[in-house]
Amino acid sequence: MPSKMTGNTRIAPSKNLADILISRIREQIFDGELQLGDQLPTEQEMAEAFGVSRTVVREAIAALRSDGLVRTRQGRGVFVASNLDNRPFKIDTEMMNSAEDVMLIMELRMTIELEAAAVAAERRTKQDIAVIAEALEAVQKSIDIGEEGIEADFEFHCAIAAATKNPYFVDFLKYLGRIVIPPRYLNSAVLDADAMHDYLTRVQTEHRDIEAAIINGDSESARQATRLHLANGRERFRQQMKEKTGD
Amino acid sequence: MPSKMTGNTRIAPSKNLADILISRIREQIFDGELQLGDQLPTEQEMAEAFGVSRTVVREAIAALRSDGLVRTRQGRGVFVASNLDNRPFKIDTEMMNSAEDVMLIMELRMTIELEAAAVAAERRTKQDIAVIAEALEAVQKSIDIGEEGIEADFEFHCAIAAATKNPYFVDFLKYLGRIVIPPRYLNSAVLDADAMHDYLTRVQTEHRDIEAAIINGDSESARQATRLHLANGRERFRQQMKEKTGD
DNA sequence: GAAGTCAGGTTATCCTACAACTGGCCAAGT
DNA sequence: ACTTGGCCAGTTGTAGGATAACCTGACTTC
Repeated sequence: MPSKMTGNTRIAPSKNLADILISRIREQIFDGELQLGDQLPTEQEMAEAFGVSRTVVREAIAALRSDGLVRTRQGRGVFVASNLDNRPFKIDTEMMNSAEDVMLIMELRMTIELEAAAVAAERRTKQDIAVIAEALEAVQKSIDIGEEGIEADFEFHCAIAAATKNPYFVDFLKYLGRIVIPPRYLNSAVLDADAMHDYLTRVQTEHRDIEAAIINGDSESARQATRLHLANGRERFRQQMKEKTGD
Repeated sequence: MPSKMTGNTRIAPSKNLADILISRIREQIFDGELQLGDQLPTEQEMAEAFGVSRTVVREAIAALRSDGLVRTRQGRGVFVASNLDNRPFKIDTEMMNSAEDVMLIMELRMTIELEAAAVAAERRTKQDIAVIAEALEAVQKSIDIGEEGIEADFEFHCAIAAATKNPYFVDFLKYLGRIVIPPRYLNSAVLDADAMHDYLTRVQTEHRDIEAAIINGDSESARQATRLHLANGRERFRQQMKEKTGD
């Protein structure tokens, strides 16, 4: 055990028995071993089959039920759900190993941001416009104090999504935003403070173009401005990745 | 009890204690009562506070842990996760009460289909083109035997999403497809068989325009053709809803 | 200061017992 | 013949006791 081990690098605890069982049963459902509507073995049978106590089985079943994968009928048994409509959409962040994956998720996120800007241009209220303006000021403040404004930038895009009046746009964008924050900056170790500030000011100009199109209620301009902004950001990211792999 | 009562209207069982507790704790996390990284009361304390056995608490915690909302540390306690990246995106289908909600989810789905067509035009392989063609044939077959081709139509859009080479497009479209199938047809009780066939043939023409743009590798045409197709479908749906509320 | 030990707190697992529910079956009543 | 009510077996739901396992912090020893 290295003496430099700090509390933050504590080895993650291995999964407990209930977690292992959840994964096992989940696999059986997705691999087709268990079909929609099929009855699972009784709790007692599963306990014996997996060599665990019934408590562990019940914990696993509770999790699967909460996930919408199984239904339980007291006195009858446990059944695979008759449809998996209740299964949530989930990006497994542990499987995101590569920059390629990050790019693909960013692409999905950009798709949402793009159309959100267009719809926002159609539906925005005066209040929405005020919120978007505030978000832009927050970005500017962040830049002015020497930060990169990443969080404020995201709030700007969320404000646009809110102006669509479609909560599903907002929720999904927020979900994706938790998973990938597109770096709209070059590697900060490369640029000095002045160059970074110039660069971020250019990004902010792109933001203001989007804002203007939304204020004008011009969907097509909003779409174009957002597409340009996102394309620029993606190109920056791509170059950064190229430089990284060039190490 | 009406004699026309069928088995499909069986009353759903109420939630058990573990399910109720899962919802309670989930609310406390999302309402901000519990912050990221906060420690929850001990299992025993929660059991006393909620008036249930420790078994029920453990089942609830197992579900929340599987959902990524909490971490458990044996000997230390249960903690709200330090980030909620693992929380899946979920549309609560039980809350979808209105046609308005359906329209909003359709809008999100259309956003994906739209951009998928454009990206597919850039990235499609010969194999992708063959799969898309097959999907179109399947739609045609369905129409020819007097059906509306709803499932085949969805497979067509999934084939396009697959051609993006972005699995996240595919997965998300499939997720949304499970929740809403946009009716691209008028009320079948209104149209006779000939008018329906004519109508679906027109829809199929829109499909072929999309296919052609993808084959030609023309993103912008793919986008336009898909936008037209989706706009037409949405207008049909809107009119159907209007007629329905006119009853 | 570093290493080792121990106590206390808490989760993890197992077990027993009983309650509650469900569907099938059978008998009684109309 | 059909309906209703009761009983029974099978299975999930809940409670609670007991012990193992883990983890951290405090204390002691070198």
